[in-house]
Amino acid sequence: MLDVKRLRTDLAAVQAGLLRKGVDIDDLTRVVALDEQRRELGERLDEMRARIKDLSRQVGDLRRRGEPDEAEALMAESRRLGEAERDLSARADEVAGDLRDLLLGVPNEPADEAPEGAGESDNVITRVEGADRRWEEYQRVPHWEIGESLGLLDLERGAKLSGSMFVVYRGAGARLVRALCQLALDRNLDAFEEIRPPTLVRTETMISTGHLPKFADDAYHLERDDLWAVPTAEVPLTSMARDEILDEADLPVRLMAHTSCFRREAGSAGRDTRGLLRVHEFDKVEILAYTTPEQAAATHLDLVARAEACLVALGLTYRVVDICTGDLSFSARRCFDLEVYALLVRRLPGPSRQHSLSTR
RNA sequence: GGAGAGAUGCCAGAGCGGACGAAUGGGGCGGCCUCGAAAGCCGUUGUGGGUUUCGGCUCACCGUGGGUUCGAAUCCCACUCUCUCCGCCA
Repeated sequence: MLDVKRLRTDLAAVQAGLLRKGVDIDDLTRVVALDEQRRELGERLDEMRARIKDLSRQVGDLRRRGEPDEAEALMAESRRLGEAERDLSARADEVAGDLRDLLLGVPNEPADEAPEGAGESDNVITRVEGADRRWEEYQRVPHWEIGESLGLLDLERGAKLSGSMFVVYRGAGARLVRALCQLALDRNLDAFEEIRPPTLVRTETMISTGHLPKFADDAYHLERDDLWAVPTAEVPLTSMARDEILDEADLPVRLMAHTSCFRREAGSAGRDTRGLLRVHEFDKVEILAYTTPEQAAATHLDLVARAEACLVALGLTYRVVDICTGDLSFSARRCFDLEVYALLVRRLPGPSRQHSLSTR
């Protein structure tokens, strides 16, 4: 959630930023108006409360001095003020609530460095890396076929246990998943504290990363306990510091975690759903850092470099895509997708696509 | 799931309706003493919001949310979390 203060002091800049993201900015003026209203109400409330406090103090004094009549008069006045305070306070709460609701719907501003663009087609392919770029030559068989034939993947059983878009890995496949996660963690042990967080979290925790209220349909929710299954370890890792004030000297704080990630993938039924391309539950290692605004860009690039190094270590061919402003997700300022090649359409030399590992 | 105890500042711990934003001790920071240190002594030490003629003024915060009251850390209700005991436990 954006700091309202920025809207107060730098409205034009925020507007310009959101415009670059292609976001409707009508709401912003309403946000500013609400903020102003909230502060104005707050001031009046503060004054009223100060007066009530003062009166109460005087009542105490008068009582002690044995002047109950005078005290009674002040009490009456204070009572009147108290009623007014209650009304005003209710209005202030209402305004503050509206303000928060609106603010939660305002996306993060894109970074200055993010390339301009309206949508996916404007993303910038920064570079293509990898030992062997003739990936199409030998990737003629899609992974779900290799996986099944080698006994690494059991999609049928996955569907039996949990439904479509759930996977059972078996034998060497299961080991591979484990090894991959371990590799990713071990490579970053030099700078990142390893965390094993819960994967079921409170609503507040989901809100802290901007996943709620906006993406409620995409997350699994356990009604009975009011808990959410995390769509990424980013959620618990970010909330580790929620409501805490970190000492700037400790920054950047670097954390990483391997978790299962759960996504309902609502609205994407039928798209890229073969094999492992889009599944409801998968393993992911997240690396994350809390930084000062000044450290952010450089630290982000370090995260990208680390993710890339992992792909290089695996001997994979990939390309780096600098996501343009129009395609940047809700909470993102800047985003590099690291896309690893995978054959999507069986036995068609034509428009194969890439699948991405992303870094925000 | 049942019964009980508790939650106060960086930590420990008092306060149980009126000068409490909070005693006291420890810790931290500054100073005195000292060749230096320890000990001792003196001082200082929360966060956030609003406003400001930048000296301040003011509000909120004692687990969270409500309520009672002229006035709440203190009383009432609900919830959360921690601890102890019992039960259950794939």
